[in-house]
Amino acid sequence: MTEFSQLGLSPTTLKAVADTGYTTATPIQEQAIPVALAGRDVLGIAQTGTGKTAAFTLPLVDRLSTGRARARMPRAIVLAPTRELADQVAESFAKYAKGTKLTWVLLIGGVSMGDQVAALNKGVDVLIATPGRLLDLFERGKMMLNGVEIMVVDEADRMLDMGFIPDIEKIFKLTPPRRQTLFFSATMPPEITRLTAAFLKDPTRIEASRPAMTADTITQYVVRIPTSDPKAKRTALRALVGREDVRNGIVFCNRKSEVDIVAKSLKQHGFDAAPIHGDLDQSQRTKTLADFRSGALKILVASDVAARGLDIPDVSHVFNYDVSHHADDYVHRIGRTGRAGKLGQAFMIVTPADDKSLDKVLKLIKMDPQELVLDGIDFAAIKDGPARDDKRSGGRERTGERSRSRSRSSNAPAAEPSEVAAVAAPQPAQAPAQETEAPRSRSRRKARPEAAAVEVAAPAPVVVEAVETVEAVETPRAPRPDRAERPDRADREPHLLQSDRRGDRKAAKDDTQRQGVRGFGDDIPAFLRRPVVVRA
DNA sequence: AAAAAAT
Repeated sequence: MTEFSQLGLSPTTLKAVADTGYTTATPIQEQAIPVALAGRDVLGIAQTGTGKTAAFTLPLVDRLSTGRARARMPRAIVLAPTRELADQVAESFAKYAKGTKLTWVLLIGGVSMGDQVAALNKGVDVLIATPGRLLDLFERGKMMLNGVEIMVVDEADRMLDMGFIPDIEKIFKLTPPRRQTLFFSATMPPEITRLTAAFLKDPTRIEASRPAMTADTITQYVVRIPTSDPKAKRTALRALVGREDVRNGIVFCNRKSEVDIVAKSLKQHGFDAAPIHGDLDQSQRTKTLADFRSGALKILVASDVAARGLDIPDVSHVFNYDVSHHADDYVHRIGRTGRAGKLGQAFMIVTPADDKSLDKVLKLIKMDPQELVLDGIDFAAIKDGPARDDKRSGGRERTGERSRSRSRSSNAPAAEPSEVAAVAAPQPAQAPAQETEAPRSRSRRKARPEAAAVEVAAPAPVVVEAVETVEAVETPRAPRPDRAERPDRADREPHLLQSDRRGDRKAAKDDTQRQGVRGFGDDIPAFLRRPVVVRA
């Protein structure tokens, strides 16, 4: 266990760290901070959630705190793949640059350029940006990049997926060769290796092994349904959400269009749900996320824009409306719950069409999630029924399911304990999940006797066949700091662009609540707490 | 099969 005080950070920076309540550095922080402070390049192979953001923010703050920015001459750049992730980095700066005179600006698309340009004109130390807006502003002559001393690239492999590599390369070339580079990627595909070979100088490679399985704080379930009919899937989803004691949950869909449809459907059925994906207005994205963080919104229906990196502590449920096509995404999605030492539940709706994707997921997580059977839904009837959408129809789907789920919908006082906990009797290794031969009929058969018992106990619309079998991995968890120890938002440097994007009091309060949970040890899934290998 | 990002 390494304390932050051993890493060579200045007293001012250490004070800011102490104010967050954390004392122990994560493996990636422990390795990267001294190297970065020495001015050397870092190649960090690490996932989100390893404490990576602080691993580059702290040395960045420390190294920059002595100088002063000049107009249109930023001294550092942090590049992130999505607007929301860039915003999170900005929040991290707000915490750690507290005792300094450093300024930063968030340069992302979807918001007006006015404030961004004003900040650049005034002179700002750090640009926290998505590549598109940064280049746009550069091409408009709003800043020079030849004064850049440090460049950070976060989630490089995701940038590759998103086609940003040419932009990143362009930005590298606009900065002076003598700059220091801190480069982070979860994986090292050839294209990324090429980039690091071209732009990093004798980097210290720091590696935290990538997740092969999911955290012990997440209980996973598979919910098989016999059809991939969207209406049937929505019915299954509502039954699931309705029967769970959902404090707050994220529903992931594979497509943006599906996100909209599912959010609308949930709303029409009385659930407190809102969509988030990349086609929505940035103001709406920001507001929805803020509402979800503050607890004002219970159910976030999301594309994979929200799968990675987003740090929302204390999400009680993740529902995979679709199975991710990429197994990695599944791990990231369910990683939104079971954070900060809390328990989380993750459900995945699986249709016969999802077999291939499911196989990939199961192979990656190296376990068979418990199978949960939704009873009392006549899927055949839904499929063969009137071809209307579920809105406003008086169809069977609705009468069959809605009335029963209503009492436990997210709008109902969610006082009852989770059904799963109540019903799940330990049912050791013979769980049939991995057999592909007709697992459904077998599950149902086994579920029936319990069904009777459950429905007597509570009027649940579904029957559960569930076992607690998640692999336990030992995780030391730092305690969440007391409310009193968390820094007050008012103490921080004013965030240059926050006023524009979320100036209301509620959002500010929400930000304060987020303090102290981001970026450090209490939030690290067990599977990420593996030894770190350093090669000079 | 998709999503993400400058407009």
